[in-house]
Amino acid sequence: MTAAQDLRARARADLVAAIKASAATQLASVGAAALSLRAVARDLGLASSALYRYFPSRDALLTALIVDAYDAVGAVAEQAEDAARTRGGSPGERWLAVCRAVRGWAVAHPHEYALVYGSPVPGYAAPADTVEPAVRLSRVMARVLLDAAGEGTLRVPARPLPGPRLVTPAVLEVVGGAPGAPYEDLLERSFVLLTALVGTTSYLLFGHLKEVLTDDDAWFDVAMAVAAEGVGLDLPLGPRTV
Amino acid sequence: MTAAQDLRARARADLVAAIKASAATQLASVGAAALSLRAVARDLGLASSALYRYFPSRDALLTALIVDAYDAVGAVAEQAEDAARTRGGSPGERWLAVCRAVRGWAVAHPHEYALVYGSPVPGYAAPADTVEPAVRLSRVMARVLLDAAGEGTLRVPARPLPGPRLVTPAVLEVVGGAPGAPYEDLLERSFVLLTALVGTTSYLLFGHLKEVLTDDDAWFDVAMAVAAEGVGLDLPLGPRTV
DNA sequence: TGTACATCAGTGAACGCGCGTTCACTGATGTAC
DNA sequence: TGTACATCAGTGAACGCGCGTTCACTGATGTAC
Repeated sequence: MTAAQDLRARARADLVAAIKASAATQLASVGAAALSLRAVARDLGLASSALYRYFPSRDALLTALIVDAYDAVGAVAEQAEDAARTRGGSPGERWLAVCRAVRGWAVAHPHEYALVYGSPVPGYAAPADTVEPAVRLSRVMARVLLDAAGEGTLRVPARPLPGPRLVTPAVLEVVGGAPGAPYEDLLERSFVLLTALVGTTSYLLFGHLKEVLTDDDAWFDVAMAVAAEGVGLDLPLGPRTV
Repeated sequence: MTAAQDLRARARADLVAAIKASAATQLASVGAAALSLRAVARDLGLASSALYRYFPSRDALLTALIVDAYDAVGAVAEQAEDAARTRGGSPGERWLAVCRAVRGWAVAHPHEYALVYGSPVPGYAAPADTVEPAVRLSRVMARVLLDAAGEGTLRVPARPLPGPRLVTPAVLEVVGGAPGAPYEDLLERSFVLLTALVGTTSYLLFGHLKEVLTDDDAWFDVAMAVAAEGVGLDLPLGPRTV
């Protein structure tokens, strides 16, 4: 029972992993829209019909890849923040570490990144499974900001945003309630931080600033620092030390 | 000679326009990767081979759509800035008008927007024709910022960015030379503005802040204002008046 | 211990589909003498 | 003014292709008595 079934389960898991790995490789060369089950099967030396033992459809495979990509981004962000925190880094240093880590992952896995943060795959509706992993990055950001607010290093913005508040009750619940004065508008501002991270990463990755910058990495740090100013968080500037 | 040839040329131009219009419609429902010449021909009641009188290949049609989309974004931005300038708007008001106009166009034409600012179409290399139109939006931004600097309403950032400068000589040439003190880092900062506009528009459009915000339009204004603070430009805050 | 049965991964042929592109053609329109 | 010729938009059949998915099957492995 256990021994044999275990072996089968393990073999199954291995093949599922191999299929996803092959699909990810193919993704990197042809993009999500052209991802083909037959090509994956060919790559693995299987009949195309064999894949249906593991994924009920092409879309299911795509969904698995998307979920994995979200998880990878979340994991990378969490690890970067943990590491920087262990080093005793300030909130600003920790957030910069997160930004660099996310961008680093995106550069290393451009198509998987595009799967998550690029234009939606046409005709494909992301299932609810992708919501939870998508929250991980936000949670990391919230932790950094709340720490900064707690230790009093978060500058109060010069111009408070006029009401009414713009985030949903669901979000308030996730982060554990609305921040108090003088940080009433922190949540609205914080999503600017998130947008800057993803937007800047995409913009660079998709080549819109080709021929514009002499040093993408250095400018990325600058962009993150300028965006962080908007929430009153000071990122370290200057030559990279980490 | 003229009369007859003119008629033919006009008919030709009409059909080219009809083909592009049909392709744009199809784009909106299936996305760029699935754009099909045969479907366009079907839509127009033509044999699929007839399209080859007008576009040498599918990629050529796609290129035409991309160029049109870039041009549309550029035109919309220029018009918004011109109109706001005519109304006597401040630089901040003008830039907000541009941001809203670009986002408005994106919301009205999501797939054409994605064609330009979304993930690159796999296997398709944008030709050089797309560079010139892409510059138009940057030029609008440069005009607003230089005006603000000229009239002295551009705040000097608290923390100047450390050198060396990060923009290429080609960019310096386009904007007419490096800005003088105390705005040495204005160019680096300005691209943060551009990234914020495109990044925020994409982030909202692609649904990453679904269930997060109670009012996308209002928050977009906030995001643009927070980003503009980073270059020392004050956007009008508060209820929409325009 | 040996035999009948169940499970399940993987096969390979077949389905119907839509695609981009080519090619020889038709037929209308305009041009040159 | 009338006729021979050139231009050119559009046709429709055909090419070779790869795709997702289904289905009856084989054969190895494990299980129950």
